[in-house]
Amino acid sequence: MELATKYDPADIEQRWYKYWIEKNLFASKPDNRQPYTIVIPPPNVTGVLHMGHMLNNTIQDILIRRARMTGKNALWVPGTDHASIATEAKVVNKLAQQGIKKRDLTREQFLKYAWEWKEEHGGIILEQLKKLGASCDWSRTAFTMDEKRSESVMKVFVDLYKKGLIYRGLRMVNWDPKAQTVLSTEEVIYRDEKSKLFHLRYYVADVDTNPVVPTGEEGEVIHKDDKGRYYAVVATTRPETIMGDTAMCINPKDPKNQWLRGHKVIVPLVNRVIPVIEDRYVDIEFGTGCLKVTPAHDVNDYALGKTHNLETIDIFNPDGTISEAAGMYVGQDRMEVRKQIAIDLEAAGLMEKIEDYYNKVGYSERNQDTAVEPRLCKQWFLSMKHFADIALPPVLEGKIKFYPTKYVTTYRNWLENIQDWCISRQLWWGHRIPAYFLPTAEGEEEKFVVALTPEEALKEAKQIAGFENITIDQLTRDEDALDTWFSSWLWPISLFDGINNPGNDEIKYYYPTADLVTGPDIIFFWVARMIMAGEEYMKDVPFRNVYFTGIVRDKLGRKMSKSLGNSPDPLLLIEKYGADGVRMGMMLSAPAGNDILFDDALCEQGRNFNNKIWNAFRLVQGWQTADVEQPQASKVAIEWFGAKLRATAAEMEDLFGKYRLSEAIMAIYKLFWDEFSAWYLEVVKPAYGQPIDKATYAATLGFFDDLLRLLHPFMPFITEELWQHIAERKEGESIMYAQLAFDAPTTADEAVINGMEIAKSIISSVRQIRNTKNISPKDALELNVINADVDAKYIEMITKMANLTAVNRATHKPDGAASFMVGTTEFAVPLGSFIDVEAEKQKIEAELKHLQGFLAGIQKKLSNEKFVANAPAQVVEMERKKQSDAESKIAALTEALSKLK
RNA sequence: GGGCGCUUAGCUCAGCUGGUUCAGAGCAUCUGCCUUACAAGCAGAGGGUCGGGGGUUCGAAUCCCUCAGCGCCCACCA
Repeated sequence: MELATKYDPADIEQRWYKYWIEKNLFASKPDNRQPYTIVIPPPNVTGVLHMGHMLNNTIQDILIRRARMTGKNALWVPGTDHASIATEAKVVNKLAQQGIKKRDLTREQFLKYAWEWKEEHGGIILEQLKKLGASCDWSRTAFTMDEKRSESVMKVFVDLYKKGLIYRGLRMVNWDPKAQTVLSTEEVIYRDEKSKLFHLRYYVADVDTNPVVPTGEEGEVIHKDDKGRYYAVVATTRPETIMGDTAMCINPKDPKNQWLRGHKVIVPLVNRVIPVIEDRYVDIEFGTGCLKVTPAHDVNDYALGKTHNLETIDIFNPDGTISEAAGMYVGQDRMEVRKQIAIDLEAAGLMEKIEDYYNKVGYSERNQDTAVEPRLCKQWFLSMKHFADIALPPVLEGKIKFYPTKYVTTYRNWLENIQDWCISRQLWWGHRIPAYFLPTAEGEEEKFVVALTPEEALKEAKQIAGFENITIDQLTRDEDALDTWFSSWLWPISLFDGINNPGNDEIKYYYPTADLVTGPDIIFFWVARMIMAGEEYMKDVPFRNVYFTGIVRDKLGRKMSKSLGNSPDPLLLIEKYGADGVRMGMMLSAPAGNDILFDDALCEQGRNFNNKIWNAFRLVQGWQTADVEQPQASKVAIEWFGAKLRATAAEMEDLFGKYRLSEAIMAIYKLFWDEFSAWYLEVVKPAYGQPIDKATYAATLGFFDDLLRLLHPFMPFITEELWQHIAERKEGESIMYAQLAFDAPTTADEAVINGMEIAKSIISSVRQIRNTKNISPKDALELNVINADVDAKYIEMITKMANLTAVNRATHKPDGAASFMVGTTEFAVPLGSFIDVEAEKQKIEAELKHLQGFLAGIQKKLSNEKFVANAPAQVVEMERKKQSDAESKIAALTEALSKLK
């Protein structure tokens, strides 16, 4: 078979993926093997593969493939997430382009469009994962809104409501005016923003009936304008909210503002008269110590309003425009009004001053261009105290391990300060809340029932006094949908139908899953909540290990983003470097939890490695065997490489156990490239046109097989291709199921490896002499060993690899020879006319100087009585050995130097 | 304002409970090679007073203190 000199992945990848699918090799069913399960963090159903997915899914595939090759029943369950906010926004946008407004549609009409959109764009991302080589059991592909998952969500909602953990309440919530829905506190991200701090004049209203009396206390600050009118100064970043002001608040202990106590002030422009209230909440040090209170639009103000019984004026419409209640600027956008009102205040002489100011502004995690608005509304909440209590112990006690461990602290802090979870969203795309409102009169308190079906709801409703004769069409189902995470948190259970069908064979077998691979950004959204759901519904953890990946950044350390355009298209990368190359590139620099600075050069390194493997195979498959004697060099190489292989396999196993995958791939990379290709193959390689002995050939194929299996989890395609070539394989066979079983390294292995290291040093030293003297590798040299012997078994190999005529023992270094030392043994290479005495002298002198310094250091240490007395005997012994070694080296070099002189 | 983490070769990082893997790896760089597996390669080489300062110790990249810089998470300061 003729093979190209360069590995071309495209055809091979496509072919093997098809083979794996056709032979149903990714599928898993419960059996008597140990299960190893990973559930995919479901990507957005209409999402497109980005570099974060590439990293995340490469890791999962590596873990799954490795598990499969170690005798476990490995299952990786794929699926997608309905992503209510994001998907609904996409559908709304698309409809808008067609001139259709969401509010002109019924819920049913809108959902029809949404499902069409999902069918059209959904699951593309899963197809992209296949290009990466993802070995998911595709027959199990799930969707958070498919039948089983939806049913699970409904059951859990009803169950938690019945348990009293879900409640409905009027709260200050985070409102996204663009998506027009509430968000949970976790979905709001705060950004530092440069803004303005406006200082507004609130004139005292009641001077006529209630004169201003200065207290004369130290620190008192009284403002009076040029007409002698008194006023207070209030600092705010949001002047547009003054229309909702219903009080001004001072700290009762604030000497600056004592004179304002008991007064009333006038809201600028609005001209509403509001009381001055006192509360220790106000920070005396901040600004003027006067706080405007807008109970409808600020969390703290809301609390103040409650304690001080203030009126609440909601001045915003759901879309962020000013409402009728404001009485001014009605219908204008809040951000526009902020600018306009500043101008108007200034014009009216009500602006004291404007300062530059930095503050935090909250944005929706899904929509980062519209600021969220605190808003008072009635929503559904899940009480979190109970869940925090059950979710904390498994992590603190180590039943679930986090990699890296630092996230345990993050996790604990969050759970210990947790707030109730707002689970309702004003969206249609999602799981509709199974709550049914009973008909009530205007102003009357709302009444509702929670039930799986309208029929059950009706039954429950009839139990309520006064509703005995209610009919099903009098029930109104809640319009809201549930937070997407309210379905995701069930994922490890619902995928195996553990909610609808508790105790079924699959859930019993696959749950708890083994590893979860995800980003730390969703530790609260998802990881913590899955642990809660797991403990609540399975009484067991959902996974044993959580591997937190880092963020994929560009090589300058910037986050990858559409606007920067610094995110490569993963599919183009795969086209360019091959999936194996890209996988390798991702893994080369991805220690768990560290951000990875992605650079195409890493994929290039991956591709080069593929090419190296490919060419090593080309070499081996070109060999002809014959009944010739096995060279001693080959015997030595085989013994050595076997030892090296066992050592590396053990090292990799250890690294996998610690989830240090980038180090594991580096171990196999070096084994293949440096040890196998550069040393082993070069040693056993027969001379051009010569055949190879059968024993060596068989051993070499065996090693190749071993290497391919170790490599397979990282680079599935090329390894499958070559594995199929190095031996006869049956139809349906795959490296995917070839087992990774290596003997443990032995002490004998260690000795073999050390022996080889010495031989390698000798060879490298000769090569270095060639290099510095400009002697061609084709010119054979002689090697003298001064008053010592090289282990006979290595001589043939050294002779071959260093291109020597002979290795001889000599009593002294001959004239005109270059010398080097390996350990305490001196070697000389007679060079005849090549020798440069002066250069050789300088080299030896430099080494002598270095050794003498080294020796002096040791001697100092050994003459230190405290060291000898306190250090462990072993350490002192070591130092003594270093001393004697250094002394003998110095003696040898001194003699060599004198010879040159 | 709290909490966590980081700072080691040009770059990205490894160095666990102080002493033989203690100054490492990969990439990049430099030199010489188109040697019939591979120039996406081969053979060699150079490069860091382990962020600064102080301390503990016979001994510190490693433990303690401190300063500086960077990053992340949490928090209702207008």
